[in-house]
Amino acid sequence: MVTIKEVAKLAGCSVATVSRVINNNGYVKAQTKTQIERAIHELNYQPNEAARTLYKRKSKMIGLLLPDISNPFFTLIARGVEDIALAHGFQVLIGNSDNDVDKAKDYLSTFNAYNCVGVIATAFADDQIEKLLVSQGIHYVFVDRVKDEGNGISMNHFEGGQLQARLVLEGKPKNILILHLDLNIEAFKLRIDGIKQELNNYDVSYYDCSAETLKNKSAFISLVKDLHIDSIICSNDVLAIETMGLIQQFQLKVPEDIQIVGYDNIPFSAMTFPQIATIDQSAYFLGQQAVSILLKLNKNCVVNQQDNTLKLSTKRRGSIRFE
Amino acid sequence: MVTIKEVAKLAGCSVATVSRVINNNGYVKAQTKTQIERAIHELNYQPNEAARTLYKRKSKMIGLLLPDISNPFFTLIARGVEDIALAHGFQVLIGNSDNDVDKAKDYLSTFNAYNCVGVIATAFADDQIEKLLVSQGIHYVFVDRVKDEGNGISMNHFEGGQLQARLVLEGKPKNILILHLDLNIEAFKLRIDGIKQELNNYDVSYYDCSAETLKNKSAFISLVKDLHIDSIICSNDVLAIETMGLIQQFQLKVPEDIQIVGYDNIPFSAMTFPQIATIDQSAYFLGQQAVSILLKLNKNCVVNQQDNTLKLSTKRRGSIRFE
DNA sequence: CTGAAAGCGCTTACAG
DNA sequence: CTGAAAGCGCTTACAG
Repeated sequence: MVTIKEVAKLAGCSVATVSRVINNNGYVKAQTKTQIERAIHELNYQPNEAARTLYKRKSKMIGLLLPDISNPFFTLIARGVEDIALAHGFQVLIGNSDNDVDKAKDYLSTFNAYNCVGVIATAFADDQIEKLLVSQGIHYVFVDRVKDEGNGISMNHFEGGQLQARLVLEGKPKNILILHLDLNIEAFKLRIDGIKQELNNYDVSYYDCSAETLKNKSAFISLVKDLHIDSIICSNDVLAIETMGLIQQFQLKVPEDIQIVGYDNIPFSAMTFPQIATIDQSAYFLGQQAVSILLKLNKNCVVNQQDNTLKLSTKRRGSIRFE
Repeated sequence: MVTIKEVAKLAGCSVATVSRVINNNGYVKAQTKTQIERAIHELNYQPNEAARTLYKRKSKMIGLLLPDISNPFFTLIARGVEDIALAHGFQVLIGNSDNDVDKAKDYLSTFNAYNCVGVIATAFADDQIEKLLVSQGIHYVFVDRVKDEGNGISMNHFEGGQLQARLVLEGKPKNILILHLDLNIEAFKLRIDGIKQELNNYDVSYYDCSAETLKNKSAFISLVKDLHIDSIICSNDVLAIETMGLIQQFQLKVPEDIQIVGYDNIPFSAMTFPQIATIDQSAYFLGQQAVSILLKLNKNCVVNQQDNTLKLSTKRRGSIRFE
């Protein structure tokens, strides 16, 4: 490994001067600078980030903690984070929490041990995580912050649920099934609240059941038939796609017999037939935004509140019976 | 930030002794050890990885360079890498190359600057990348190594192509369309070679065209109709899903009118209706395997050749007209 | 079994 | 404009 010492030797100057040109700070005579640059190039020198980090007590890494990168919604966030981090010269250290608080804590400690500039994560129901972050003085941005307080990008899941409900309402539903994932995750819980509040304004029946039900395919289909379900609202697109595949497999037509609504607008939701109607959260943008906020926090800049709320948009697509 | 010095002070010993108990090497009296452990716990001390890295000239990070984590196939690899890395106490630094050699080089340099133990990447057509890695003495594992030489997990794309061809042959095809992604990527090229070699044994016609064609939907459908296409073989599952959605949108039946075969066996390929017949490459396992090999290389262990070839398996599913 | 000291490769006051 | 020196927080010979 080539070190700054060797560069200094070749350029005939001190390491301090080399450091000055690398970091482009302090005065350096033009000629000296040229010599140093030549030496750097000749030796193919690259500064050791560990040494820099040690001195500065901050690396140029961002810790990214997501529940599971396998879900395309989180993948999109990751990609957004990655791209904008790269543009600012930052690297991304990644972790999957699987919604496990202990795993999350471990990753957070590790990110800290590596002197990350900060952490981008999904909000946890359990506020231990946030306390840990605050107590350690780690900068953080929660990408799906629900409340107004604290740093993070807030997404209005309640409103998102209402939008989902309105989408199925266009298709004149009678019996609606709300198919949900883990309700300990506040986002899912809030969406259901929004759905129900909206549905209560109309003369429709609704039922809810856990996605676990899908595991027994025929039992699920029986349930759907017994309840005369004509519309299904899902916690996210992955679940919606899975549900639609299952329904079609049992010869039911989407949207004629049953309409389906998802959430997230992952790319695959637009590739199925019919396409899945959904609520867009602009995940990629969310990831990008999170990095911007984190970087601002790091410079002690004021974070503009209006940048911090993500707008939702409705994607009307073939899986619903709209006019 | 709590340092080893503070721990030593509280425990009433030297930093050397604290270091010994942290790293669990060298003799330490049981009583001293207990005191140190108590101090560590009390102060909630965690070693600074930057300092360790600087001394050891190696961090506990693995650089992972994939074309694009948005493709679920790569996401699965990433998840496999992540999980097994975590189990061994390693972290993952991630990068998306978008198949751009310059971007790849930049990431590789950065991974090196952070003193990563090694790099896991997809093989590049351009051998500059490998040369760079070798010249810098960086350990690496290519996860889709084609040839026998070099470190990496080899996948037989040619054979995979043959398997794809056999899958459509079960459905008595007459006119087959091979829909491919960038042929500069050797994996795709080899699969096509495999497909063609297999098809040549039978009395069928085949055509190939780039996935770009899909962009103009109606032009694509016209092409399909004009050529009387009854089977489509795609470079990967994402493309297969997209193609199937498009075909269905134009009232064509899968598999009755047109059968479709993908590649990768991403989770979504089993969620559509009909499910996409495909070739499984066990991406998650691939990621895990890559980490194992990298860690072995790092200990100068001999890497067992038989661990390095990934077996393919055929997934017969509803998108083909098998009996 | 333990500690003092050197050193990993940088950056930044400080002095000139 | 430039250099000598201190120091970031660790680990590991070395000496005892």
